[in-house]
Amino acid sequence: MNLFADIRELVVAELQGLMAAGVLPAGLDLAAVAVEPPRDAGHGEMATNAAMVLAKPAGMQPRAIADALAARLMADPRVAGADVAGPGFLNLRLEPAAWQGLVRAVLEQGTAFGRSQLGAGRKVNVEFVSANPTGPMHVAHARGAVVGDALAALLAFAGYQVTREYYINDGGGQVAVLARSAYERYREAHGLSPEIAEGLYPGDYLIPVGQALKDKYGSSLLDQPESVWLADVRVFSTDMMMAMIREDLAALGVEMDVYSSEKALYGTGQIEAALERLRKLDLIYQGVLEPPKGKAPEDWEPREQTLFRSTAFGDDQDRPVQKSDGAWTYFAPDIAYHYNKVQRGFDELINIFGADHSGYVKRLKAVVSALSENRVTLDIKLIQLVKLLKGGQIVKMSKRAGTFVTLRDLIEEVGPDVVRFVMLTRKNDVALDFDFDKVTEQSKDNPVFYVQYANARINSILRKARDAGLDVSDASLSQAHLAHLGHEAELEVIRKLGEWPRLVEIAAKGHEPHRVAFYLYELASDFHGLWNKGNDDDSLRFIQGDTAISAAKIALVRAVGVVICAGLGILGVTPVEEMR
RNA sequence: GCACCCAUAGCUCAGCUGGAUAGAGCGUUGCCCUCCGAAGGCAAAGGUCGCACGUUCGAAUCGUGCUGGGUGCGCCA
Repeated sequence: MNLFADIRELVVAELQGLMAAGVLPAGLDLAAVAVEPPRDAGHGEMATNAAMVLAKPAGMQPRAIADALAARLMADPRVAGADVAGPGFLNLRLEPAAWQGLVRAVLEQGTAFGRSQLGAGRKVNVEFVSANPTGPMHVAHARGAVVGDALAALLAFAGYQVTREYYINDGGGQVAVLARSAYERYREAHGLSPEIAEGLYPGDYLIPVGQALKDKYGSSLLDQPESVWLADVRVFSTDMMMAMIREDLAALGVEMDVYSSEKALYGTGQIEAALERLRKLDLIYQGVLEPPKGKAPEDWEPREQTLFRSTAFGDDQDRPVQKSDGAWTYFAPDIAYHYNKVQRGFDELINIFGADHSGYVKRLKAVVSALSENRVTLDIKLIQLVKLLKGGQIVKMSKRAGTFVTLRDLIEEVGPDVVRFVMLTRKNDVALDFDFDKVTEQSKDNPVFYVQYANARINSILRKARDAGLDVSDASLSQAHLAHLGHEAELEVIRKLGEWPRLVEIAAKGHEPHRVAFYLYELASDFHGLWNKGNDDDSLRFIQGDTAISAAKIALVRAVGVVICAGLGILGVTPVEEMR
């Protein structure tokens, strides 16, 4: 049940009635007509811009349209008032019964309340994390992991068919570096001193890999040339790294549907096939790039390479798919990978990337639209940095200094729920401060706590009500006489609940899961406010002498709890029953 | 040099894709506990939405040009 959508349908129907009656010219486009909560509560409960957006195409005064529309809307039993205001807004007030029915809908539908058919079953692929399989996940990956996972959940809630996918970069040079690093640990496991040369990965996490290599291969790889062991060790160690990354993801509550391998694309002809297709579109050619402007590298030599014509899509440079030695660049298998996603029948692709990949956006979008003949859209969400703060100090992270904070460290310190919620308290394209002191603080300043506290308080009230002899099952509460929820303060909270289905669609359309976190904070705030009004006005307390009245009020409390749980469910945060 | 992102209250940030008098939290000031959890709530003060043009009934939001900050820029991924 989406009351805003229902009322918009009503408005559209009445506008069509006005067209049929000849009051408005026929054939007006009603797509821009919106029904929204007004910014200022003083302007009624819902507002429509219909008169203003139609004034020009209809060649009429906004006022005249609004008056005619208002008269027709008033005939609907849900509408209690329709006033023309401002430049031509039509402000609507609904009968309390319409709002009260919303509480019943929440209790009947449970956490399915707010589900939408917006996606209409369209297939969406969300590719996220895709951390290189060369070490454990660290905080920078955590934000992308959380945003991707929450976005996937949000889209599923909004009626899309969602696939969560991880692209394993196991084809490039860095996994060879991993293999060489692991080999040194393998030597170490045999009591030899490892030679961790410049450029190798020094992390301790490779010591168990060396041990495992020893367990599997014994001493057979010792004193052998790289050509003998490299391929095997590379597979072995990337598998171990991926196992570790999967554990990290599981600790964060993220479960992928598909793991795709870059390496698996090599030697299958898929890269060649994708490039051939682009070549037919005249998007692949042999050429020589200009040297980068501004800085003139001394070692620049013009070389002929295989290039992708991304300048045709607004990029500032064509991009090489082959290195000067003929090997593929990272871009080539990525083209094949995205072609593969297109061929798997996805209608929309979403990639969650770190902000350092911003230069990569145009060429990838170009590839997807070219390879799908504009059928498939690719949206790339760039995730900005996370700045860690502890005791007011920035925690400097450096792999070399060994001071980088792993995802596991973070989860062990504050728990997965806090990590997930905090990572969603900013939109993706803004840098985020993760303050260890703040996120565990129990105050309104900490949104995680504040929302959890609302839920805990709701559970506390339900317990008290049960102790007072009330049947607090949803089945029973949904039968409560909700006309008792007539106080303005109560209706205000109900209106907030009414925004939930609308918010789900807005957030899903914009691929903006952070909106859910902000909504929950607002809902929690409204609820705490209502709770406190009971201190001044006894009639607003939830548990009353009259059982019927109590049941109605508890129904509202429970409905708020249901929506909070639904929202937290999308964010992947476990609702707490009790604060400790 | 070029591309992308960001700029909103003293601080940290929202702002529903162009709507009405721009909103929260922190901080400041003043109130509210015999009470369903005060781990809260109410109220006040605080703004040239970086700057300048433009688009239109209407701009924080769209366009162009600046300013400041971040990120990236062939043979890394």
